[in-house]
Amino acid sequence: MPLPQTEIPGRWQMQLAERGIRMTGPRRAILSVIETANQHLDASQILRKARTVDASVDRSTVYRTLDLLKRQGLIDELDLMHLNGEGHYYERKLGRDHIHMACLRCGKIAEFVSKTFESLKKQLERDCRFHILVARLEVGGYCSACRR
Amino acid sequence: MPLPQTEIPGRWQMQLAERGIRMTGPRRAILSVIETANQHLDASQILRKARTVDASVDRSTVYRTLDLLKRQGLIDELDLMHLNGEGHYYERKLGRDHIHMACLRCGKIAEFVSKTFESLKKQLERDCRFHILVARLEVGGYCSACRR
DNA sequence: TTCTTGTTGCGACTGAGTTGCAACAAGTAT
DNA sequence: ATACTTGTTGCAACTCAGTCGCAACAAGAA
Repeated sequence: MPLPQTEIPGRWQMQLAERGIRMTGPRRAILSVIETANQHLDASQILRKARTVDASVDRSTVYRTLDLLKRQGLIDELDLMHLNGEGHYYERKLGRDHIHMACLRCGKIAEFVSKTFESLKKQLERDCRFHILVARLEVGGYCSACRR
Repeated sequence: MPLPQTEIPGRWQMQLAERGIRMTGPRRAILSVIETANQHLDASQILRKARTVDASVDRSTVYRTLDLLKRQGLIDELDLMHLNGEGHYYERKLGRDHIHMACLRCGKIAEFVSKTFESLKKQLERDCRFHILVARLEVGGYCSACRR
């Protein structure tokens, strides 16, 4: 499922500059990979793609940059139900959260935006007096093509 | 937050025997640890506690047994927002799912059962024609004591 | 241009989880 | 009781994701 392209490419560079965060070659490479990705990427995929832009980028720089983007609230970290190993996946954070559904048979990932999910988060903030910064709803099961 | 004690201790042994799964010393030790836990445990905590019952239990047996219990639908695997490292936590699966809220400041984990969550899952199954086997909603933020 | 300070690549490391294998034992048949 | 079959175990070695200390480096400000 392709990610909607609602952000202007290069936008992150401005946002980070405004917050006094330095822009470097490796960061530019990594940002462009994530900004233009049309699927969920894991750290090693991001590394490989970033190296096609700047061949010297190191694995640890990818992890450090992912941490930075997480802290700045620009990306979300996903497990996708650990369909392939223990690693994490990353995607640009858009305005509204969405649910990830992972088919345990064919491995397809589908996304779903729901007003009920937004209500649930509001209810939770109110009833539990809890200030939500990240919310991650992942579902595993069988998609329409694989269910019996 | 203590887990509600709605299951009869030893129940799992019967359920597993009915399904033709062998009961062994190490398994008994590991099952009893998880059945009687009053908090979320990770694999190494389960190992340590299981060894107080059967000192010969090996790390790999813990992982193999956790896989078994996951496949049998008896436990749920949690990330708890990776507050402490990359490992996973485990808890007995009860009838209804619940939401886990992790405070990013004090590390406290709270649980929340919500009818809205159940509706959301039903909506998702209907609208996406997706058969849900596991649903995991984890939230990170600030709890009532830590929020500003 | 200089200076300060944050960032990088490198390599070594940690910690979680996995695997191949020979020895073993649960449950069943005899 | 006994032997048998087959799933399970402990062990040790391994993989994989992510982290860390450090010296060299470079972004942005003065």
